[in-house]
Amino acid sequence: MDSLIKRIGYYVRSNPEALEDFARLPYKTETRQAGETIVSEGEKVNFVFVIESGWAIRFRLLENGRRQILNFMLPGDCFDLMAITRAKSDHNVSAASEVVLRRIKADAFMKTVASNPQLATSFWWAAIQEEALLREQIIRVGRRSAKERTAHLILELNRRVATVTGQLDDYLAFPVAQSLMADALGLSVVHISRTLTQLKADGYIKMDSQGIEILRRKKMADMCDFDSRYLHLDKLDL
Amino acid sequence: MDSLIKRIGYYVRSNPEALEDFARLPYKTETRQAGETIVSEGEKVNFVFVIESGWAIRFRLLENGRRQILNFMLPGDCFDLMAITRAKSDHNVSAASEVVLRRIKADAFMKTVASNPQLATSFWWAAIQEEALLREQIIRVGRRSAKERTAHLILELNRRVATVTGQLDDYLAFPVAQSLMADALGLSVVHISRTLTQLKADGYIKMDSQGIEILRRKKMADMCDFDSRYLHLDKLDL
DNA sequence: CGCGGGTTTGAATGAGTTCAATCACGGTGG
DNA sequence: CCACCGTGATTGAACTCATTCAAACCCGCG
Repeated sequence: MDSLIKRIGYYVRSNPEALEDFARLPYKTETRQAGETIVSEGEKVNFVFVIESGWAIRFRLLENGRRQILNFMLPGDCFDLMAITRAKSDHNVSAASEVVLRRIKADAFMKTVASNPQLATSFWWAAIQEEALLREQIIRVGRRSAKERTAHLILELNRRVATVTGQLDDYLAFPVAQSLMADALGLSVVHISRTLTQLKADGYIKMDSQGIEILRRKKMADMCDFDSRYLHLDKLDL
Repeated sequence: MDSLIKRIGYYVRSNPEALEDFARLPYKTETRQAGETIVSEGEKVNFVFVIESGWAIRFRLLENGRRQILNFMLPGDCFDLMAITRAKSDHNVSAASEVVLRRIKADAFMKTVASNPQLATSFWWAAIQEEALLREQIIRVGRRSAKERTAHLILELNRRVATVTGQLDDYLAFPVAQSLMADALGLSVVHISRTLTQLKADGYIKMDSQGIEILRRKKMADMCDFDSRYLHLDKLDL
C-alpha cells in the first residue's frame, strides 16, 4: 500500500484521511513471477490493480512474434483505470520482474472514488500522467535515435521511481532484462546492448547487474532532449 | 455539430435527448487554415474543442526541428478532455487542413457532462478510444515496417471516418500533405512517397489528388496486421 | 509564362538488424 | 567443490531498410 499512498498522496497531501477510504477497500494481494501474465488481451477487466513492488509491462504481440511494450508500470501505478467500464483489454499486462500487486474489484473502486472528490482528482491526475507517458513513448520511438531513446527511457524511469521514493536518486534499480528495453524502444536486443555500451563509453552511465547509475544527469538530459515536464509532476519539486 | 452527434451519439443512441443538453452549451465556432495553431505547448487549456470539419494534428517539436505527430483528429473528435483540469498542455494542436471547430468553456462542459450520466459515459468512451489510438500508434511506429505502418494508418483513418459518416467507404478523402504522414509515422517524406508508390504498385490502393481509394481492403489488412478491434467500435457494426 | 509547394526519382550514405559465435555468470547436480 | 548448463549480454561481419541530398517533375495559381 505504501507505494500507492506515496503516489496518489501527492495530490491529496492537504487531506491525508481521504486516502483512508481507499485503503479500506477490500482487496486481494497477489504475487507474479517475471514473465507471468496479469491481464491478457481480449479479457474483460473487472479489477483495478495497484503495483506494490516490482515492475510490470503492458504490451501487444504481433503476428510474426514481434512485441511492442507500451509502457512500464512501477510501484504505485494503477491499471486499468480507463478500461474498467466494461471494455475488453486491447493489450496484455504481465510481470517484468517479480511483482506484488493489490487487486480491487472495479465496482467497489469506482464507488469509493466517485464518492470522494479528493480521490477522484488524484486518479484523474494519474490518468493524465499515464496518457502523457504514452505520448512521450510515441515521440521517443518515432523520432529519436537509439542512443537518445535509451537515455531518455532511463531518465524517465529514474524520475518515475522518484515519484514513489520521494527522492531523486542517481542509482536506478533495474530489475528487468535488456530484451524488455529493446521491445519498449522498438530496437533489437543486440542494438540495445551496443547502445548501452556506448552510453557507458560516453560516461553518461555506469552499470552493474542490479541497475544503472546516472553519472551525468544534466549532460545526458541535454543529449537526449529529456524534459521531465511531460510527467506532470508539477505538484512535486525534486 | 452534426459530426459530434454522430460520434458521441453511438453511445447514447437509446436516449437522443441526452445530447440536447450538450448541444445547448454555449460555444464559439472558429475556422483555422492549414498550419495554424489551435493549442500550443505549455498553454493552459480552458476549453474543450470539437472538430466540426477538416483534420487537425497533435504533435511535439524536438530541438533539431524534428516533429512527431501523436495522432490525427477528425470531425467529431474532442480535445482536450483530459487536460482540462488546470493542466498545461504538453503538446501542440494545429490545423492539418482547413478546420472548423467548436470551442466550449471547460467549466460549463464539465458541469453539463457531470450532470448527465449518459453524456459522461459517452465521453468516457471517447477518452478510452483516444488512449487506444495512442497505444496503436506506439505499436505502429515501434514495430512495423514502413509499408505496414503506412497501410495501417490509412486503414485506421478510413475506419475512423466511418465512425462519423456512418458507413465504411472505400474512398478516403485525404486532405493533408504527405509530410504529415511522414511525421506521424516517424519516416522521411521521401520514404513515404516511395512507400505509397509501392502500395499502389502492389494494387492495395489508388490515389488521386483528393484522397486514397482502398482497392483490396482484406489483403491490405492482412499485410499490415490491421485489426480494428482496438478502435473499440464494439457498439458499431460496419 | 513563371513561380512555388508538394511529390517523385536516383545515388550515396548510414543507422539498425540479423545471424552466428563467444562470453559472463549464477544455479544445479555429481 | 567443481564441472556443467542455460540464460542473458556482448562482439563481429554482412546485410537491409530507411535517410539524406540533390535534381527533376508536376500542377495549380497569379
